[in-house]
This record gives sequence, structure tokens and C-alpha cells, in this order.
Amino acid sequence: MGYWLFKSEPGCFSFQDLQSRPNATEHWDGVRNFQARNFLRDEIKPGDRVLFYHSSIPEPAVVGLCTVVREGYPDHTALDPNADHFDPKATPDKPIWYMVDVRADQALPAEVPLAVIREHPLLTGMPLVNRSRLSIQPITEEQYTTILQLGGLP
DNA sequence: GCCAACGTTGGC
DNA sequence: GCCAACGTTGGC
Repeated sequence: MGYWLFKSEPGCFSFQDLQSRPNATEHWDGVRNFQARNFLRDEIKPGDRVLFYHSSIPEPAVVGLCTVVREGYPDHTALDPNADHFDPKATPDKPIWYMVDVRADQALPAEVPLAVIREHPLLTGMPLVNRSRLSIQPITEEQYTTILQLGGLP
């Protein structure tokens, strides 16, 4: 099973937004970065665990837990001229961009702020610390379980 | 609002 | 294929 961290600006799409969706599921669309695309298309599988991270706010933090419910498939918003992340180079035959579907599991009892992650000896290898701009990040099982403990889960 | 990091674009 | 210019992200 894989472990991942997905970033989102809560003003755009928050963990609470995800929880409020039918069945708490949503398409994770709009990713327009090739490295993140490769993870979405090739590596992220149903059942993988995801940490939901809120970025670009005064105290950025991991706030909730999700599970992947559908593996990568073409992100049709790239084909829609009226969509925010329209890409004129994408076609139905060569969609370029991919998305997965995720389901919210639960909010962490306590948010885990970036400042805490930076200082924790087991977490300094997380991409958040060195590659903060990558929007879909692979993490280890140890990093995942450590964040859960910091967030108040057994 | 600033700035560092880094990804993308385009000229050659 | 290189590299400078430019745009975006995201922490502070």
C-alpha cells in the first residue's frame, strides 16, 4: 500500500469541502505538473492512504486523512476551454493530465503544522520540508504513522 | 508583500 | 540541447 500527501489551498478546496461531498468523495483534478502527473497516472492506487495538507495559509498543516478510491484516469477538465486548468495541448487521445478520486476518512483531532513537521527527527525527509512546491508527494509508512500520532490518533 | 525555489517557455 | 527570461508557488 502506498502513502501520499496531497496539498490544497483551503480557500480553493479544503478538507471540509471534501467531507461535505456526496460519499465524501471527489475527483482530484487540476494537477498540472509532470512529476505529480506521473504519480497520479502510474503509482497511486485504490486503497492508498493520503494526508490532506492545507497550504498557503498562516499556519499550513496536515488536517485530515483520505483514501484513494479510483486509480488514475484522464483529467477531462484539461479539455474544457471554460475550466480553470484548461490545457489547449490536451486531446481525448493524448489527455496529458490525470486525476484520481479520493474519499475523506476523518479529520485529525489535532492539526499537524508544518513547523512541527520541520522539527521532528522522523519527518525531515518528507518532501514538504525540501520540495514544498510539489503538490502530490510520496511519503513513507513511518512518516504517515508519525503524523497520525502527532495528530492525536493511536 | 517579499522573496527563494523551481518549473516552463522560447530563442538560438 | 542549452540557457536566460519569466511565471508560479508557498512560506514567512
